[in-house]
Amino acid sequence: MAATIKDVARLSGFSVTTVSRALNGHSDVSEETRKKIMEAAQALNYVPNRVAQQLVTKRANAIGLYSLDRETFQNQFITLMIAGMMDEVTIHDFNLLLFATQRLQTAEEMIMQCRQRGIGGAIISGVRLDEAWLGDLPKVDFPLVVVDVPVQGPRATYVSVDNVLGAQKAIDHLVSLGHRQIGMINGHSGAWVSHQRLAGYQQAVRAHGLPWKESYVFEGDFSKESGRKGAEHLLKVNPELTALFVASDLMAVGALEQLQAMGYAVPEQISVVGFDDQDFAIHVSPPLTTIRQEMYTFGRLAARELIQMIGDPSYIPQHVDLPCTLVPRGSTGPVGRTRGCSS
Amino acid sequence: MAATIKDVARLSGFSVTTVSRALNGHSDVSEETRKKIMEAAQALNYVPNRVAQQLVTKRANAIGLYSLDRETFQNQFITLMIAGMMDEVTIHDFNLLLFATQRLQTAEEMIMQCRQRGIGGAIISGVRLDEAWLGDLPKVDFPLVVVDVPVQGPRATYVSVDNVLGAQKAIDHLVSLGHRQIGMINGHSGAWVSHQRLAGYQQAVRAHGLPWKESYVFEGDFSKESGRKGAEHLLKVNPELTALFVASDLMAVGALEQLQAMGYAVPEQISVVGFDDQDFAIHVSPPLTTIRQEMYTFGRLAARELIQMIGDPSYIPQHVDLPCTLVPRGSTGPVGRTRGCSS
DNA sequence: CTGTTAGCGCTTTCAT
DNA sequence: ATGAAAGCGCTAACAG
Repeated sequence: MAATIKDVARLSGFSVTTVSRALNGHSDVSEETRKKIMEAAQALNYVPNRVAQQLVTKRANAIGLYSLDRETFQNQFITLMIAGMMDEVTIHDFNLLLFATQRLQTAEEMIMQCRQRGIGGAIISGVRLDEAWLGDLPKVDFPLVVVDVPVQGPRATYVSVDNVLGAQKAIDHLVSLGHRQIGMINGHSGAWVSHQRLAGYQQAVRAHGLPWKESYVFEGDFSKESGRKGAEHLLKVNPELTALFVASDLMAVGALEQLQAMGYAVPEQISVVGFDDQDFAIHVSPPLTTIRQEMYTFGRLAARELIQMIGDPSYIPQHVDLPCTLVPRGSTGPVGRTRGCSS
Repeated sequence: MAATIKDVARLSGFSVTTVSRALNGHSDVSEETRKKIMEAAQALNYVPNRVAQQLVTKRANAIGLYSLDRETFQNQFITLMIAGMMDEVTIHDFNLLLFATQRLQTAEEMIMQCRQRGIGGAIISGVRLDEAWLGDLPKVDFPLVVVDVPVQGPRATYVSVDNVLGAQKAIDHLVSLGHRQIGMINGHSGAWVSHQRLAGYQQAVRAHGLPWKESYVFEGDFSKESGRKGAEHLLKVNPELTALFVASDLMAVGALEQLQAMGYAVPEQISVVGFDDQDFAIHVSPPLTTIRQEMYTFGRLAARELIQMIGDPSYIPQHVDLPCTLVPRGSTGPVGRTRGCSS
């Protein structure tokens, strides 16, 4: 069907070897020969067969993306990350493969799957801290970039935003608006980011000398429903709260709805800050103040780091720490206004 | 590094051929031999090298996804579709590759890219009607499934929901609530679905004998901003309108905001129906009544059809027409209520 | 039932 | 500077 290197050799009158070298830009081919070969290749519309190349070179110009968490996958979060990965991968003439594996049994299993398919490295997203094989990741002899879980090894690293700082920015913002009683709805403890965001919240609370109780923190699970529950619980137990820092936009929307259902005006009586800056954050009412993560950049840098590792076995992988920024919108406002007209 | 078929042959004491046959489940291998070979393979932790397999069999256990439209890519729409594709692909032990190509020059170019990488077929999403190479797609000798553009050929087909029916459902719903003056904000004409949704709207309007003018239809571009403009324009020109059918959720949200900014109460004064049922549709206020597309199923069926085509060259590809359903929410209500208190 | 031989399309020593 | 030969890991006739 498609032209092979043999066809090019035949047409140009050179050997397969020389054609290969010419096409791959080796220096030991005369300019004239190269030109002729190029022409022949052009005429035949020749493109090298990557599969054959791969078999002999063992070079794996492909990376895999494992998305272990179906819920997280189904939001814009991952879409932007994929877009970033695609763009970066394209630059390096790599391929991007997607894997659906809901649950990885072992790290070995994944690496096997990759090796078998000529994949040089993988990005893993949605890993929970309680995953049994998590501890194996750093030791593994296969280029790995993990999303949002700190993994460091000779061939493994991770990307994340500075979640501690993000949480602090949220609290700083609220404090600057005069809030002092600030509750938090966190994600589940299986996510590393939950711990980080909590740490940031606590540090900021302490730094500002705010009053604080154990009961100011509610552990949700990133679902909208848990945001709802969190808001209800927190305000029932701590009616003095004037602001809520919520560890994800989806939960924040749940909280927003619950607060409004309870008759609180947002932001007049309660301010809410989310995390992520997802698609819908700007569409809810009031528009959600949130901490924005640059997911596109996230994807690009994750891919870049991985490709770097694949290309250079001696390269020491670097943890990528992205900035995150506060996006002030309508769900936060100065403390202490009077009650607005709800409904 | 990894064990090859030769290692298995050596350990088991059989020839490479026999090992290959045993492992591939051919019938001409004695049970005893197979057992021994299996054991040896197990012991060596052997997994066949797909790249080598591919080179010789020319079997391409992989499909590609081309997402030509970056905007569409960045929403939940495509994420769910990808999730569906991943699941389907996994069942068939295929791989899924993603391509970022923003703009394809020719169909040939794409096919070349695929063939070169051992990809047996592709799903193409985000094709505009004015794409020059669109007409080539049906003729192409490469399995293709196009999303939301009617393409039919011996090796090409498409998946879509019945957009005409979807639009009709939207109008029927509004009519059942008593609306008779119904405007429409459409997407841009580069999208096939725009034409279909318009057709459905017009048919329904005619079927119900509703009053209609040219000026009842506004051509947007699927952006939120165009939804805003559409709402403003339509109601300025046609103040008698009591409902708007909007060809995408994003535009619908824009329309919602604009209407509210103009002092209209939704749904008390104006009802709005969107299309897609995206993530945020349920989060806006009021929650958006919309026409739901089952994108996960969409992805699964697209992949299934494609894999079918790849596996059987004589298979005549079938157009997949998915149902779409009306999801009634808060943005639609009976016509003719008095003006509510807008904030 | 099993092994021998060839070859997929390409790169890479090693000669010349 | 160019070519012959070998081989990547695997499958597929074709014999026996």
